[in-house]
Amino acid sequence: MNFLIIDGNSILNRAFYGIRLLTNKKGVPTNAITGFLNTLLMLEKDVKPDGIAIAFDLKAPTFRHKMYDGYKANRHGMPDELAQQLPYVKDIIRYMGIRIIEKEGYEADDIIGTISAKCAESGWDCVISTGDRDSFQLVNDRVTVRLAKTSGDIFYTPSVIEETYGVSPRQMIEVKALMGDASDCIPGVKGIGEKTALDLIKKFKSVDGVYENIESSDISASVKKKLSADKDMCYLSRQLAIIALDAPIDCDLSGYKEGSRDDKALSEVLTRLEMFSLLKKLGLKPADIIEESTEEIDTDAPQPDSADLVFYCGGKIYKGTAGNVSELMDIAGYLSSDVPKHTFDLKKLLGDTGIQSASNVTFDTTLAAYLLSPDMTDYSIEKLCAVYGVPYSDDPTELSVAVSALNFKMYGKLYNQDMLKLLTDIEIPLAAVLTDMEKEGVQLDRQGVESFGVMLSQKAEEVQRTIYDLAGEEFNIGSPKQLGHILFEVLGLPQGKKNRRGYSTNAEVLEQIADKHPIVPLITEYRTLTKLYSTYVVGLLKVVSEDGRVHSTFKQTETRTGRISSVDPNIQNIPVRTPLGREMRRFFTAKDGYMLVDADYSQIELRVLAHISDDKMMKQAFIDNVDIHTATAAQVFDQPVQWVTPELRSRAKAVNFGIVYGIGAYSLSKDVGVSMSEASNYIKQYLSKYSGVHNYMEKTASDAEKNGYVTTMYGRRRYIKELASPNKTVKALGRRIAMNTPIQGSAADMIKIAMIRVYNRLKQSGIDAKLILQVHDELIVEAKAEQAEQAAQLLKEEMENAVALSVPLTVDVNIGKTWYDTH
DNA sequence: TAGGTCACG
DNA sequence: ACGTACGTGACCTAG
Repeated sequence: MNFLIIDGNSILNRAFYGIRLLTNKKGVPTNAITGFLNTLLMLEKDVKPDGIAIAFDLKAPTFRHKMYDGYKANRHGMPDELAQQLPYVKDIIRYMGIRIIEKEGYEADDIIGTISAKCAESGWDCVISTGDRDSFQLVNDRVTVRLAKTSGDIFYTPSVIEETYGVSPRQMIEVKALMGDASDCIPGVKGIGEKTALDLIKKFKSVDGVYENIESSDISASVKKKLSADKDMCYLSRQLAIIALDAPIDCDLSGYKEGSRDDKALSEVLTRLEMFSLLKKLGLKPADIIEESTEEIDTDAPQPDSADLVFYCGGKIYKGTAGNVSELMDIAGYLSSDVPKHTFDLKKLLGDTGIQSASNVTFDTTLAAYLLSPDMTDYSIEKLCAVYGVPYSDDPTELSVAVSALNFKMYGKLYNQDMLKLLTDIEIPLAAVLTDMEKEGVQLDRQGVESFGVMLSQKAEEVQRTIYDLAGEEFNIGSPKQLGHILFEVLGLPQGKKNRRGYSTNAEVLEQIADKHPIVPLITEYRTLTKLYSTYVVGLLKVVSEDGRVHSTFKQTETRTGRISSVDPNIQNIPVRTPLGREMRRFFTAKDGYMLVDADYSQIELRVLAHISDDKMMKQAFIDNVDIHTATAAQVFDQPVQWVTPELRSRAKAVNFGIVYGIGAYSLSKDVGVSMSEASNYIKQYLSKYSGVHNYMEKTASDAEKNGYVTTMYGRRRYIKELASPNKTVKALGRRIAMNTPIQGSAADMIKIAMIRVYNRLKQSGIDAKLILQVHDELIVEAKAEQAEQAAQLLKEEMENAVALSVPLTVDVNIGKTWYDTH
């Protein structure tokens, strides 16, 4: 027979500290729960016990406290985030039919000791699962400690302990008496650590043995002194270290057989916690949860128009009304029909089916959810049901009711937050545009990339050889750890202060020491070459399709600000800033007979800032169509425009960027390479000259603190929980987010509007041209060569007139055979 | 899987 | 005294 006993507190602690702290929508952290239960399930599967129990500590003082006042003085130090999770874990354990053993006056270890002793006595094998080594003293021929490790559990049998420590399991008590245990507040002998303690016990077998031989020449004078000084403490520690084998608990082993599971309660609590993967693992479905939200239901909020629901269920597409659905067969015909539709994940629907556009889509649950909470990582139907308190089911008919309920709730919220137009006029139409762009992709000159790659890798290899020569040894240059060792220890270069767990070796640090040793610029060059090679050459070749094109995925519900993002590959970070990197763009080409037309907004974010802040001076600069960085330089450095040098302009440019990000003097000084006091002078000057911007920033940040959110020009909303943080660094971050998001987000809204306009006009104009890429403030169209000029005109016109600000919008357009040629 | 690094707007 | 500009994604190493 086989018994499994788990040290509940220990495993829970490990899970808590070992897994990143995440909270679900309701703010309940779940990392420890998840980790604990995964461990539990793994153990059950692995051990297949005939009896199982989980031991927990209680808060009450134990018999050890009577022996020693200092005992576990800090034992209530469990962090809130962990304490919150404890009751859930215990409930779930009980629902699983597993018994919990707790006993006032005893610790989990004593319970474990008692059970293990009973096992040995009754001829059962006993496995102790724990994360710490306290219970090694319990190990014997029947009892094994299974020490939980991330890399896999380690099994401690008597022979393993003997091999590892050179002492027997029972002697671990003696060792602990000498070395003490900080986490258990066992004092031990001051100044004696694990190594000395083990040596002493190996020689003298026990604490008694040590003190009997205290005059032995095997003990050094200093150790002798320490031992004599703390003799009483040592004997007290020995008593504290002994785990009880006779705690008054239920010792009838057959009574710990795993009981029957309460599936209903289990699925309810896990659904509430939004722990769906665990639910699945247990073979359960999410439960119906009645929303506990205290939020008032706004009866004035209008309801969505009536429409067909279109959604996925079990990989199939269904359509119909709430409670009455059928599988959708003629998808293309249906989507292009005039029937009003409410979709769930329109972009996926269009992408999967390869259908160009859907007519009369008046609502989309996924996009609505994104607008309501742009910070969610997962907009799956299960997740949304849990968040909005709607019962989930994987039966299509029942699911249609759920989706309909979600839509009603979200529609009301969007109405109240004034975001319905954003949904219907921007996000829904944009979904089709993005799908089409993905389908189109961009042609990649595979051979060009390959030979560029060969060149890069040859150069990298050369540079690598020189680096090895200079270093006097071979090492992995790509390892910041090994590189730090070489630079700062072997070569003795001055390490910048920036070292947190080792040395920082980033570009900034290397720049500072670039002239100290010839190896440094070579490291930088090596990094550049390998970055280009692995991320862009290898990375792009990996994703190029049969048709010779790369089809990036544009994610519409990813960013907090409303921008779109690009993955597989990320087409929005193709190099451009350095000459060598920029070469990559030569391989993004128009297909035969076509040209690329590239249009980018000039200074869109600063124009947005001028508009929303209504700053006179800044607006005038844009209306006069002067160079904004020069104008800023003139203001900040109090110079006539014609006296502004390139150096001053470049500093002013950095200031302009900083303003958009929610400036700090430190970062600005680093960016432009001036002292911090000088940088803060720039900021002061800037804000006094552009007083409208100053007022706007103040007001935006304080409104954000008051409301908890900011909005863009088109009403897109972002809640900023950092603003509520008691940590002032975090709160300062919140203020910067508050200042930046309306700017970045409004610009994102604008280009989305422009994309829709460009897309539609290209379609109706009959020009042979397709929108293929978007890079935040830049749109790229592939157009038939003869019509490229026309397409360029159209792009410029639609982008400049997409929205009307109080300053003009200007767009630069270029035509080229490759992306490189359009700049 | 996290952290460091670096590519873009 | 302390940390330090907004928003992303990909790759590599280390534990």
